[in-house]
Amino acid sequence: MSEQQQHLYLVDGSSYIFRAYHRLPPLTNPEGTPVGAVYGYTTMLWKLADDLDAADGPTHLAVILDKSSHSFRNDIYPEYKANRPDPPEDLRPQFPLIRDATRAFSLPCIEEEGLEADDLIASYARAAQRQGWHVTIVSSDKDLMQLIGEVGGARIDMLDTMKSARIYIPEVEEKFGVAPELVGDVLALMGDSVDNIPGIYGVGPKTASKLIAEHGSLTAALDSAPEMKKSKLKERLLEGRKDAEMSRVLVTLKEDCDLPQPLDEMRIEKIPEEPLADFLEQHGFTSLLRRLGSGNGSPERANNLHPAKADTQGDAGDVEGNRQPLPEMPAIDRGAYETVQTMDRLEDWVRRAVAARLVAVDTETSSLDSMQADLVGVSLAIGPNDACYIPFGHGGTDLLSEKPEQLDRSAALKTLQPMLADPSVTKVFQNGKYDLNVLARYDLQVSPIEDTMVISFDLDAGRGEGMGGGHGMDELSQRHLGHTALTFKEVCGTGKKQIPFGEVPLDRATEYAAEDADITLRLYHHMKSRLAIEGGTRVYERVDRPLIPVVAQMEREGIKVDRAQLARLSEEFAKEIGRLEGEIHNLAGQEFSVGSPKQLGEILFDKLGHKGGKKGKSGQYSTDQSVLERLAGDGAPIANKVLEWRQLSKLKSTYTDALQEAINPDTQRVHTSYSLVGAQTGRLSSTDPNLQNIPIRTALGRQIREAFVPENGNILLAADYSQIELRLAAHMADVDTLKDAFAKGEDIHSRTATEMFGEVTRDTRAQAKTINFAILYGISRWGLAGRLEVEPDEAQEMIDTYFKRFPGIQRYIAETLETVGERGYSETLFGRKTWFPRIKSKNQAERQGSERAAINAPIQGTSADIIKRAMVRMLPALKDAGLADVRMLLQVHDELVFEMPESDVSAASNVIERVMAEAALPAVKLDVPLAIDIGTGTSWDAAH
DNA sequence: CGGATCACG
DNA sequence: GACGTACGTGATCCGA
Repeated sequence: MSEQQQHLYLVDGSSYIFRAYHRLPPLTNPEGTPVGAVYGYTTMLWKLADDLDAADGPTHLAVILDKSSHSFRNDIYPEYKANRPDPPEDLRPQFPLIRDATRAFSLPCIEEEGLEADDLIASYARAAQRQGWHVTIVSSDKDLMQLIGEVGGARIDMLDTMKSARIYIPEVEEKFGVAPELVGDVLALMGDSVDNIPGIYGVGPKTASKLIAEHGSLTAALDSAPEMKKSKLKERLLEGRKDAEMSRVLVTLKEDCDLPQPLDEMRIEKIPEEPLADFLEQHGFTSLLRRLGSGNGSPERANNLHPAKADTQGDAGDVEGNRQPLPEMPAIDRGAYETVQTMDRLEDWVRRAVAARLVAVDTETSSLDSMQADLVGVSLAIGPNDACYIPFGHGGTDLLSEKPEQLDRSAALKTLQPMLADPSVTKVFQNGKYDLNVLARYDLQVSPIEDTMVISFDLDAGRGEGMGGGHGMDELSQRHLGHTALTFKEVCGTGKKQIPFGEVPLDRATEYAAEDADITLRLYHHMKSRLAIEGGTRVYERVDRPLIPVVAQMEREGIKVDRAQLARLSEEFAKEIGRLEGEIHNLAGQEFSVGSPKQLGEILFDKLGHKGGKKGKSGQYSTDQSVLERLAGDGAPIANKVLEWRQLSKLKSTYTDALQEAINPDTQRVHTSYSLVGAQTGRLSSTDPNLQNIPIRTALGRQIREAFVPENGNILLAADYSQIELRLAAHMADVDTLKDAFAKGEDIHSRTATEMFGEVTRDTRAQAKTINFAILYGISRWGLAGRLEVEPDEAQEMIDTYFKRFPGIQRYIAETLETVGERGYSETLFGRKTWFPRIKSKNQAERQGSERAAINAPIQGTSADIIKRAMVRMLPALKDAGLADVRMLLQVHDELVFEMPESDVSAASNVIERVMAEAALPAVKLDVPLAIDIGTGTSWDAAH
């Protein structure tokens, strides 16, 4: 035969990845993170590609994937596949990678809306068979066995790559007891619990095979039932006839689908190596990469195999170091976006989003404050450039502006609602906490969610310098996609000319809003795969991702403040400030602005001639607290007055005035905004207003805390971790003496004093306390000397003593600096990374600063991980205990504040204490107990 | 808009 | 030989 026998391989990609996930161990990587299924899939394609030159190997090859969850079978039987559990959490992110892998092999990847993979496979197989080709279906799905057999010399068979087994007629007969053409009849009788095909109750594979083999067809078997002897089986066949007939339709493969891509385009000769190498490299599949034509791996390439390590080899300050090879996506095309203006179009988008199981969502609003923001539109993205904007709140904010054609808001939201709440549809956001809160104002719950901002933080904390700590969308788009996104300023203007988003014309608004969703989805695909490879999955999935809705809820709860009390304090402080200002001017002999450190410095040191004025690099005298305290000690009455004035000014402007303005007019409560990505160590930060720095250290300041109150009849409860950072230091540095002290519940600073000085006095305990903190922050003899007001030599002796008494500490510091120097990042006990790009800087100050931060980050970060885990578990635990009325309001790094009915206090205390104390478990078993102090009262101050 | 100052853990 | 001294935040004010 002169013409070569064509042989089409059809790979059932979707079913393969499920089996690979369950059968293969997770890919060995430092974190044991899940890229196992993708790896299995990649090796499978590899094996197939290896057979390209074999006698019976593929001449044509395509991968078929399930795209939609909805098919004609659902129209026949709505419950079809309704029992399918959601894919496991750590499998989900691997789905998009399957497409990447397929593209990396330069193979066609076929998926079609409304068609299941099986139907596409059947249609392609038959089409090829009609042309006289051989066909091999790479799958082990029993439904597909119906297709096996030969027509006019053209053979269809199956290949189970996992078992390396060819499946042809004898194998089918062995499994089902019938020829392939009758497999559908057997399946119709036995049903399938996974796909929710009813079959006939009480009829399993054995009975089904026997019946079909005996009677030759389903119809014949059912027809024979009336003549059967009286039995359970007879009854069931008679009763279940309808079910069986419907099942027969469900298991029938649709063999006449339109083929999205012609057979000829599936021809393959040779796999191009370049894209494949890029893919293998990107995902760290090193053994395959090496096999890819040995000698092909250039030195450069070899160095990039471990992205995390490679980054630290070169210039540590290079933020571009984490740049990944760009995934193959079309360039952003704003012209491709749709403005959704009819319900029909909206319904279509929602249906497609549900089918895709993954959709990026972005809300456009009238305000940056999610507690006051009105929704003006929502954008969705389902794929690259496949994005839309749904406006419903545009125009009409002033009399001049006309309302454009747009949907009714409540109708639009009602249509979006089921998709947003659908547990099988993942919603991807950039800073989802904001959108969650906005949508909550319209009673919309959203779950499950992913957040590209948080993913970026878990990958790259410490690497970025820009706004949003380097995790803002514009920056991520630039860095990862090489694309400059439209900015809010470009669309809405800036300063006085700024217009609300609702006044932006729809075509422009669509470009901006849909682009944001498009970018978000692209970023998600880009970064989610890095998460597993670089070991960020653990902290993202177990800590930060579940925390998002929890923190969102805390923000919505807010806390009540006593406006009258704050107003009283403001007035009181104002009087006192005025009085002090007069005295200060008197003492200075002239009027000046007390709030200007520049003027004050000149008064103190030039005019009044006080000594020890030190100018900083700005050429200005320093007048900070320590300087003024020294002057006061030297007998300068003006210094004390300025100190008092400063304290009162601070309290008034930052707290008593500002907090009154922060009261939300709708809820009459103060709602802070927590940043999940604000602190490089993994801590939260709080803004607008900052409720993590409310005064507590002075009596005057504590009056402000008194203004934080519960609703009438309720109680505030404050629970804080006692000495958590020192406990973690004791554990992490493995210091027996300190661990022992914590185990016995001793005062840790007293114990330190005993160890270092032999005795505990007020003085030695205070010194020990200072040293303990100095350790946590990365000590230097000059720093300690300054704090303790001793000579650097003496401070050095104390440090030496400390290291001698607690040798683990010195080892911990050395080891931490060594690994951070090697890898470029530090790690918490829960795997959170913080990057230190300047740790190798030639600038000594810069380098030493990084070193101190690197010593502190694992401790501060682990503490943050622990309280975050407690927060994630807290409300479910309280609910389980029947305490659904307890509300979690605030987090202040090592403290949680709750509000609850007075009657719940005792039971809630127990639950809160337990959840916090056990928050590290089971992931980490600490050598020290975590002690919790709990207080209650009718103000935040009283609860301490 | 950066620096200085000071509130918190 | 100079550097510049405790980690992590955010808000306010001043003054260029």
